[in-house]
Order: sequence, then structure tokens, then C-alpha cells
Amino acid sequence: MTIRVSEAEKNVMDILWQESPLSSTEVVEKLQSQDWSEKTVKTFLNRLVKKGVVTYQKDGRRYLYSPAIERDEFLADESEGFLDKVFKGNMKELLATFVENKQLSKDELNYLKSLLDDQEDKDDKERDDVK
Amino acid sequence: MTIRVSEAEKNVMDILWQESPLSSTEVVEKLQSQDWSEKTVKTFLNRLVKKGVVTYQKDGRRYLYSPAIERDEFLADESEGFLDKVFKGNMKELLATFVENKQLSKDELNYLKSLLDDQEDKDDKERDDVK
DNA sequence: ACTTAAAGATTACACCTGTAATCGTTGTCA
DNA sequence: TGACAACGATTACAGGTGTAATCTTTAAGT
Repeated sequence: MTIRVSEAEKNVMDILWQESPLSSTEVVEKLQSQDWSEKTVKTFLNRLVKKGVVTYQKDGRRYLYSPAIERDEFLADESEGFLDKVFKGNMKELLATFVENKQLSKDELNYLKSLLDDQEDKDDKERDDVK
Repeated sequence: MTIRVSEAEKNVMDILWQESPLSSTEVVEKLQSQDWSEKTVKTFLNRLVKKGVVTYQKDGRRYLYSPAIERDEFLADESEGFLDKVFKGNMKELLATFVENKQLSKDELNYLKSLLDDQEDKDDKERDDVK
């Protein structure tokens, strides 16, 4: 179920994940910063619908668009693909690259540590469950 | 300096990063698993040279190819782009997605923790240096 | 009732990508 | 020395992408 959303299209998805349903006009407005023609945005909406990742309900003669896939699911999917394609599945190397190159803030470091602790707890719990 | 290497082309880069210089024939051999025609591989080598990410020296009438960019630099670049495009620069969310979805092994968890400790030390050191 | 404006549908078009096949040159073997 | 084989160069071609413009339909204003 490899979702295929192009880079430009992702910007449209992000808008819809923030808020939906939205009319095409509203989406265009929220994409001001991208500085795309209204036509361009509509093309993307169209393609996204054809790809099955966006749906719409009719509201009179216009459509109200909504995402048809979960953002979390999408992110997980993209991340998986990125790991495989760029790092050939080597998770350690990926983590090292991010941690070392991005100079995590104190805040991000602590957040990540707490994530890791949670994860460890979960692992422990699972081990116990098995026995 | 946004490097532009397509997905299929990355496989060729990976070979050259493992060992270089290599003749086109050698690259083809090492890409057996991809099950591409020899022609296809040569097309990629050609395109990579045109993109400036691979160079060659002549060896008689054939070329010996080598990467023209560092793997580390490339990975950092791709990671940066991925973070921006998919997670809109939100590092915390990216980390959470990887940590939560990929079920890190005990080993990976420990490795990551040690990375974080190193990072913290570095931060401390830098703070001291400033003063 | 007509004209017009706006929405979605269709068409455009160049560049990138995946995946080769063909062309031209030249070293090599018979 | 003549045919062939192997190399890189050039060409091919469909599908995806970025970026719109044009077409068609229809609600709405005069």
C-alpha cells in the first residue's frame, strides 16, 4: 500500500490535515506562502483525489475536500521508505546522522530521552507478558 | 547545493561508496540483485556524471568511476531535506515517529542513548567554552 | 433571459525518471 | 585485414511532476 504523494502535493495534504473539510478556494488561501497559481493548487487537489488520498463531499456545485488517509500513517510510511532507500534500513546510522548533524536542543534531547524510557518500559512489559 | 540523485541512482552511488574506482562492468556485477539490464546501469552512471556526483578517470578506452561527493555529506543533506519536506522541520515529531513505529531493539536503544549522552557532553562543553 | 464569473474537468508542456535499445568507435581475435 | 565484441554516447519512450491555461457547466446578478 505504498502511498504515492509528490513533494508539492504534500503541502496540500498538510493543509487538509490541519483543518478539513475545506473548499478549494480555502485551500488556495492557506497556501498563499507557496505562491502558486490557484490553477496549480486545483490541479493538485484533483490529482490527490485520483490517487485516493483525498476525498470530497459536494456542497452545491463545489467540493469540500478532506484527507482520506491518516497523517500518522502517512508519516510512518514515508519514514519507513526513507530509512530503506537512503539508509538501506540501517536505523542506527539514520539516528546517528540526525542526532549528530542536527545539533539537537536541550529540549529535544530530553524529549527523546523520555521517548526512549517509555519504549524501554514497553519492551520490559512485553517480555513479561510473554512469560 | 541541493544534490539531486534519484532513487534508482542511489543504488549506484551505494556501490561506489563501498568501493571505488570501478569500471561500469564491475558496477553492473555488483548490482546483480537489482536485476537491471547492463544498459540501464550505464545510463545511470552517465546521468550521475552529468549531475556531477560521480567522476571518472580513463583507463584505456573505458572509464573507472568514483563518487564525487562524500556519503556522509549526502546522507546529512537527504536527512535535512526529509525533515523539512515530510515533517516540516519538526525534529521532535520525526524522532517520535521513528522511535515509536520502528520498535527499536534493545541494542539500538542503548546506542541511541549513548549518542545522546555524547551530545549532551558536547553541549556542556560548548556552553563552558563560550564563557 | 443574458451575461458573466467561478468551480471543476480537461489539456498542455517541459523536465525528470525508469528502463532500455541503437549508434559509432575501436581494440582484439581469427 | 576483416568481423566482432565491448565501451561509451545518443536516442527512445512512457509515466510522474511542476506549473499552469483553456474548456464546460452552471449559479447568480441585471
